[in-house]
Amino acid sequence: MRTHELVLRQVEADLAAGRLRLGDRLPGERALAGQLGVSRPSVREAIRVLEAMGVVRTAVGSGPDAGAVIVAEPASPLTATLRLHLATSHLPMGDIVQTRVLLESWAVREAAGRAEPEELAAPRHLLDAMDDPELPRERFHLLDAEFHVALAALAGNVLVATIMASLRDAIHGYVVAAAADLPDWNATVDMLRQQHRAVLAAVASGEGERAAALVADHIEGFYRTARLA
Amino acid sequence: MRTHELVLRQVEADLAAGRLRLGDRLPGERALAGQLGVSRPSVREAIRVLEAMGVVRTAVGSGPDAGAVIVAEPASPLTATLRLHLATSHLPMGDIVQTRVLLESWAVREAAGRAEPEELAAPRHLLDAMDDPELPRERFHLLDAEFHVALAALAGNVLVATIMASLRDAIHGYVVAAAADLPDWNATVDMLRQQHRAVLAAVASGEGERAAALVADHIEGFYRTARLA
DNA sequence: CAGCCATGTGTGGTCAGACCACAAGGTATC
DNA sequence: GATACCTTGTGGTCTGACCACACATGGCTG
Repeated sequence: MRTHELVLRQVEADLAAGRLRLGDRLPGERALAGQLGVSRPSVREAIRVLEAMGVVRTAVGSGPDAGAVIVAEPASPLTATLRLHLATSHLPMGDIVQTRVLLESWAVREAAGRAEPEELAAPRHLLDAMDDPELPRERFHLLDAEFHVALAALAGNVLVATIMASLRDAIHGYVVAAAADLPDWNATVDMLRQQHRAVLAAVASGEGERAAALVADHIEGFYRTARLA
Repeated sequence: MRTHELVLRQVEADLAAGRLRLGDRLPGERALAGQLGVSRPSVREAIRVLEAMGVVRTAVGSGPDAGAVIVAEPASPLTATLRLHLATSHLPMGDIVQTRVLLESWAVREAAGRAEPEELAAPRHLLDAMDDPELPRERFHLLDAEFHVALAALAGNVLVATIMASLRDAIHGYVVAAAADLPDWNATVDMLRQQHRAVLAAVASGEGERAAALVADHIEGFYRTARLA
């Protein structure tokens, strides 16, 4: 067992036992090293891994926000991991698109049956913001991603929403690059806006199957148009 | 930008550009530090992160297997991340089970339509191995996990199979613990065996919907019996 | 000559100690 | 009373050293 893994194991045990909770601060690197009888570099390596997994956030300086704080950000590590493996070309874009379709279809079908009307306000505001004709493309894509994540969140499953957000983030760069080559951006945007509205309306009226079919068409259609999959 | 992030960015760029490929070795820590003009601890922190993301595997000693080698293991980092966030209780077990049901139902439905008969040999052999009445419980659980992953792999989507494997691994400890408390282990195992066979048979005969329903019942039933969700 | 064993060499793993940049909070000054 | 300064504690980085390990090489031994 390498030394930094020992530190990791200790922190994980503290988390599982409730000795460390969300918002708590880890002891300082020097203190932790002393407590566990290891050197500071080993502690630092462990903290880097925790940081990469979205379990802690580090900040320099003093005060309540400084140091290594326990957070819960499972999305960012998933994104980074997917992006890296996408870079190595061992994760086909087609599989990612297919997974998105599968997760989002399920999410809207589920959401149609359980989402309260007031929960629909968040995605609706995003759509309103996307109606702005002056919106830069980059901003449109970001709002688009947010809308899909908000939609997935309606299903009430943290894991699915997290995976969705990660998938969308990981391919964001590819989407922006591909969209730049589209022959008629304005027409594409109008179509996307209509499809978004249609999906949300189906969810609002409780038509789960219809919402699922619409969102699947929407996603597959875009990637086909952008020649990404 | 912290120093180790600079190293990470450099490696990612090399991966994306094809200068680093699967199986290649990173320069030694000292050499890499020299090339990038940073210190060895910074390089090490970056390598720890890459390792945590399943992009490299490190080994000491000499020879072709030593050093930091590029690998593609997206499953292990996902597993570790899920496990850690499960430990912080910010990822409900119910959501994981629900996600498994959703992914596996889709996978078997897909597999029923496309899997070649010879592809079914792998999961079938796992089921044969699980028929051994002398099998220790721990071993049974491992084979069970392998079977579900093999099933998911039949759908031909690397990402879905990877997520499935990670989910199963992340909760493996909880499953083993819960199964130890079951009132009648032998009856449970018999039921699981029958359900597995039924699912595989439905896939083999191309009955996608039936397979999906069976696998959903199988998973939900087990977690209900084990009082995990 | 064939096999074994000691040694060399390069690798990651670990450590100690030092210094820097930064941010908060107390303190002295105006 | 407000402001500027300084103390203090934090992570960030570097240097240099030593250890454990595993393969490669060579010589030694049978």
